[in-house]
Amino acid sequence: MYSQQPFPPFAFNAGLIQDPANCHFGGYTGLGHPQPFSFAFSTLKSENGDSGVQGMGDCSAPVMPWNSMASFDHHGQVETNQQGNPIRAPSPTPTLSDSRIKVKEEVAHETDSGEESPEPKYPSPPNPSLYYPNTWTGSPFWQVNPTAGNNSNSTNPMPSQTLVKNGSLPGNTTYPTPANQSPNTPVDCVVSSMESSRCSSANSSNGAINERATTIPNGGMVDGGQSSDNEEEVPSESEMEQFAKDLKHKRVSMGYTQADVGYALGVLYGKMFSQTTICRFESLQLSFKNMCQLKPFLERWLVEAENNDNLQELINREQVIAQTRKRKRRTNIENIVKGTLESYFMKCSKPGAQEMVQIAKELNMDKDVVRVWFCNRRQKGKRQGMPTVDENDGEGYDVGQTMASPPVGHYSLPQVVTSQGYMAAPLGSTPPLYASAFHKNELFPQPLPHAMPMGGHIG
DNA sequence: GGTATGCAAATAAGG
DNA sequence: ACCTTATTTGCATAC
Repeated sequence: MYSQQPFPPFAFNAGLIQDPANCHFGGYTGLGHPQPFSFAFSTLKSENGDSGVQGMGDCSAPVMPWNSMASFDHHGQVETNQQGNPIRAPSPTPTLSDSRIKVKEEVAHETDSGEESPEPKYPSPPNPSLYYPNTWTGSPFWQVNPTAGNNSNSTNPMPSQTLVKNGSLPGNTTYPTPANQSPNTPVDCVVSSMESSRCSSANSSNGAINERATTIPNGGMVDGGQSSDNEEEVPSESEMEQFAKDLKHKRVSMGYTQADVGYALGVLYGKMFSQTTICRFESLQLSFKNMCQLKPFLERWLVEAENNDNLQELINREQVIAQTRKRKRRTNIENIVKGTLESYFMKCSKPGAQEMVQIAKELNMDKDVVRVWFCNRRQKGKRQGMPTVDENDGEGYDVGQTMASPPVGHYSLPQVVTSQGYMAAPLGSTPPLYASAFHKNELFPQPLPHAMPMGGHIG
């Protein structure tokens, strides 16, 4: 249901069942620092990154997408190249046939239905030459209970202890193919929960069989494949995994950073991505569908980068930022403002349009930002199973009254610390429905201005 | 300084 | 126009 909602506790092979109540292996500990993941698989620390750590940590999980190996390489399982840069280690290839099927459907819909979205989410890279040999024939690496949504418990293999041992592989940068690996290599989806969105589109799919091949725009061959066709199948997970490895390897070899790649995509295709996104692509931490969407651009980038020594010169970052960013810049809402919003939320989780406008005005925010904030806040509340005050909707909601609380923009000690660690300004006598530890920087709220695009760039 | 991760803002899609 | 739900994406920051 909620893809970012915590999954049910995991039952690891070893019989360990993660008790949500003990979710403090990582993630936020209240001290503001993600703590190392440490239990039986101590070295997994971050290999699991989103998956294990986060999921275990705060039960807000991560992103363990379609690929159970996602992010395993980050710390323990790192191969390095000549420059000492980490190269992703080989991993067994989990295969999720149904995720592919679903992706096929979805991508097909997006591509051949010609959804005349005036502004396609992913513009096709120029000169697409398609190549996705679809040779997937494997069986799922881990069992996904088709009826239980994501992440079945008992069938999820344990994280591989063998994989995390040395943190390195024999010294070159060739990657064993999945075929070279033991099918039993138990690595896996220590996925966790809340952020499973990055996993969900793949894992949650089930059943619907649709083997129809679909076309994905592609930037051309990477790695000497034989492309002749303009039609291309959705890549298999192993292909995707391999591509991610190749991408990372080649990128590092050529001396580009993840950020460089993200910017370059903006230059080449008018669609810029953050370092984070590139990082997640490389570590397979995006949903399979998302990976499929980004892959063509990255393939194209690879071709460009390999053929153009001066690629970087083409990139004027500021220009790129100014010209290619379509997604609204993420707004940075000051903690104190979040606290105030939180206070409003406590009184009424679903303010009406007028109230929304009023709040926006009071907080000097864009109305849409306020609206989205409430949407996301409600969503978060549901994910966390927190009670809301819907019953108060519209009633007893008085912006004027709430504004009687310390005016935003004044320095003041926190009155209420919410689950987010935001300081919720006191609103009348309504107590918060929940409160928890605050985060590190919240004791001394910053003055407003309250909300502005992060990074200070113009969106 | 580059990369990985937590959290949540923004967006998509379907009511 | 706005909701819910699912998903994508990126800022801030830890590593």
